[in-house]
Amino acid sequence: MLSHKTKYALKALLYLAQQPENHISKTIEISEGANIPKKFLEQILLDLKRGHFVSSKQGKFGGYYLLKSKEDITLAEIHRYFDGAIALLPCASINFYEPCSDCKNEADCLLRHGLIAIRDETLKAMQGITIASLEKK
Amino acid sequence: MLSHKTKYALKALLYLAQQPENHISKTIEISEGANIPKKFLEQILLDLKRGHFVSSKQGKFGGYYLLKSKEDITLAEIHRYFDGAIALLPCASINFYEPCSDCKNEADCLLRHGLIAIRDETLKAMQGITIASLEKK
DNA sequence: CTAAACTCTACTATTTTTATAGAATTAATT
DNA sequence: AATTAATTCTATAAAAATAGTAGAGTTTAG
Repeated sequence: MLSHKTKYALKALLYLAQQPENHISKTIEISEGANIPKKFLEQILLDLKRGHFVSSKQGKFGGYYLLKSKEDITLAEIHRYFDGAIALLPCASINFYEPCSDCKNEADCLLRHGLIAIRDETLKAMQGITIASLEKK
Repeated sequence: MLSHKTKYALKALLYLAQQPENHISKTIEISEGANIPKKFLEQILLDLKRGHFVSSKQGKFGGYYLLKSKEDITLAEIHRYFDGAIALLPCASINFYEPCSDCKNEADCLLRHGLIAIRDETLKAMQGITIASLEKK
């Protein structure tokens, strides 16, 4: 499951994607437009900025806008950025690999291969979902 | 990601599946064989029993054994039983549906359709993984 | 200089997860 | 009937993650 944070991040990105070209959105507008708690959203937007998904203008009349194009922001990326691994166990993860502490011998682990297969399918599906593709439904 | 509980459940089921026909396994054997904390495993085996995945014999020389055949226990089922929804949000879930509290109008939610597509693919993949299929890798 | 916005650090409350403890019950054997 | 070895049940607790909130600081336009 997605955390609220990831859900809110996706909703915020969608909101920004739907604004006119060169438009700058204030946090309060995104908060009200997408129904996200304002103070929580502030943190999330800063995170999105650190991840180079959005950029901001400070000071009066400042706000946020998409940095990456909406065609290039995938669900897979956002999930990894906020919630981490897409695989069901760290030992089956590409970007967040860690061996299981209870695994006697990873090469003999019967679970791992199945989970890698799931990961491959899920990842492919999640890479196919972009902010732009979500808009078109 | 899977919780430790779900991972341990899968490992315990795999352990049971690998025993000879009509064999009964004590908790301590499963615990040591699959490297799962014994007291935690007790709870998990009771859960698996309540879910009719395994059955048990009480008293001396008692223990656990598979109730469902290993071909009929899927990753999807075990995930749902222990960790709940396979979908990334409750609003996209079949078995654990709940509306999002922050969703103004579910029909207009741009996220939901994408997440349903992911769910369909993930579910199909997870239904294809059984305890028996895991054994054969 | 002031207003309005983002930025940053810290904190807190709640929930979930990951177990552990110990008593009760059941069943086979002696 | 007593003993032993196993499951079963209830309660508890420590740790981690989640979901926020508070408030001061910084930046910029006018």
